[in-house]
Amino acid sequence: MTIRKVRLETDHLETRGRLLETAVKMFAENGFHGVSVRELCAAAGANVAAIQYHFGGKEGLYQAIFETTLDEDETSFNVAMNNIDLALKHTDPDKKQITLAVEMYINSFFARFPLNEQKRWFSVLVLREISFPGPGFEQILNRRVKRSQQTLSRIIATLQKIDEHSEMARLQAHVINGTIMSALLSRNVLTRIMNWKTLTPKTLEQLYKVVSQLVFNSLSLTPPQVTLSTEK
Amino acid sequence: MTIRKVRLETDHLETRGRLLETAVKMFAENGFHGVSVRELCAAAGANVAAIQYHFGGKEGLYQAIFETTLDEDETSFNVAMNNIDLALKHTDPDKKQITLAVEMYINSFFARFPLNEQKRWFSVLVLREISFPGPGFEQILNRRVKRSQQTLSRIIATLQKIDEHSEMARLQAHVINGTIMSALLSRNVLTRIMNWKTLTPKTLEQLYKVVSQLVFNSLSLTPPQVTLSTEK
DNA sequence: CACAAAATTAAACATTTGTTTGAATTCCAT
DNA sequence: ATGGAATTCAAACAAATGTTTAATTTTGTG
Repeated sequence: MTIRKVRLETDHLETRGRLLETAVKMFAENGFHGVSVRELCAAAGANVAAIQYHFGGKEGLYQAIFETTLDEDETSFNVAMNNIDLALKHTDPDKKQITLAVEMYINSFFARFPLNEQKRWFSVLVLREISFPGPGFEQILNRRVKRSQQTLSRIIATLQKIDEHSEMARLQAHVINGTIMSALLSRNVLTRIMNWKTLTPKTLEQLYKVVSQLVFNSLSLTPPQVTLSTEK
Repeated sequence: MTIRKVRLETDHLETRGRLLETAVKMFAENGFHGVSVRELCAAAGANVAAIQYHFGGKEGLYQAIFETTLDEDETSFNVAMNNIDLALKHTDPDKKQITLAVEMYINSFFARFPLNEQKRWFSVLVLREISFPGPGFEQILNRRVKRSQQTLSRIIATLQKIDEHSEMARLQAHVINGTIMSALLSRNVLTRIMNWKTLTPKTLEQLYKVVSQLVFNSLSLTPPQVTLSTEK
């Protein structure tokens, strides 16, 4: 007589999905080399061989994280960037339109990143790859960073009436991107410096305000009434 | 008859020193888990047992990197920070003095970090720890980050006539620190975006100018004539 | 020179690593 | 219900991991 195996409650997600979900968190926390397939599979409630079967190996799983997550997020990312471009498309846009564009740009980072548990871990993983390139770097660069840089360069170029492909425009965009990124990145320093236990929606709102303020100032723009639009 | 072993030219540095030197570079490039003691010892021309003997283990070596390098750099760091404090000590300092303080602050990062080969790798390692804490985090936090934050908070507080311990002052300091750090951190993105092969003194100078410009703007200060003072 | 302490060495240690295997189980269209 | 494909599983694999050992060499001091 064969006994039908009892289903665990985790089984509603197939193994593949559970592996991806667990992997995002673990790789974000400890890096590619800091996670062993055994810990990972144990945490995901999967067999050690599952990674080979579903992803062709540890590195395959790592890459798959980026592929699937970037796929999911692709549309909303493109919409955000396109909207910004649209706000600049007016012939000779005025400061109000540029201000809006900047606001949308900053928002796209703060709104998309730190809320949903899963996406928050992914954002950490992305920043890991950007700062210290690993097997996910090229994907991130080609599918997100380049486009972000392009859009921000365009905003700056429009504002300063210079060529959007000039070194100056791109360099400024890079540094401002760094400002936004690093604010979201160095959580550990932030919480220690501020004596915060964790990042709550409230503290995140504070952080957002300061970042916007500084970015607007650095571009010699008057900051609008800022509010952090949260994802539903 | 015993043959006296031929000295390699690397022998002028003792094993301990060579291990530290090699370890900084390798850990900076690949992270703590990304480097094996065997590769490391091979690269340093040392025996595998040397790490145990001199540092008590892999983690001991990692910690020793921070201890020794921070020790070496301690005085010059303190001098830099004290000078900045001094520039603010005047009763009711004017904008010119504050501008000077900010300039000194930014310079302290750009001048100390990316020039000397060894220090450049160490700076990468520091940023690694700050972004993704490992066995060196507490040392960095206590011996550098806190003091930097304090000094920058003080600059901002003086400028805006607010309390240097207020959340606002500390938060702004954190974000501005992030701006400076991230500029130095995300080399890989920078070089790709700018189509630079590497960071040369020339490109670094450009980066420095843009960072200062943006920081001064973000603090509503008029940028001075900036020049990057290089270490001798 | 002599000799003890310090430093280096090759070899071996027990674990852990990512991956492979082949059998067992589950799933689903017929 | 049945049969073939898809998935999961425990066990084993070779290679790599950090560490330890005990012998050897080098160094500095009397």
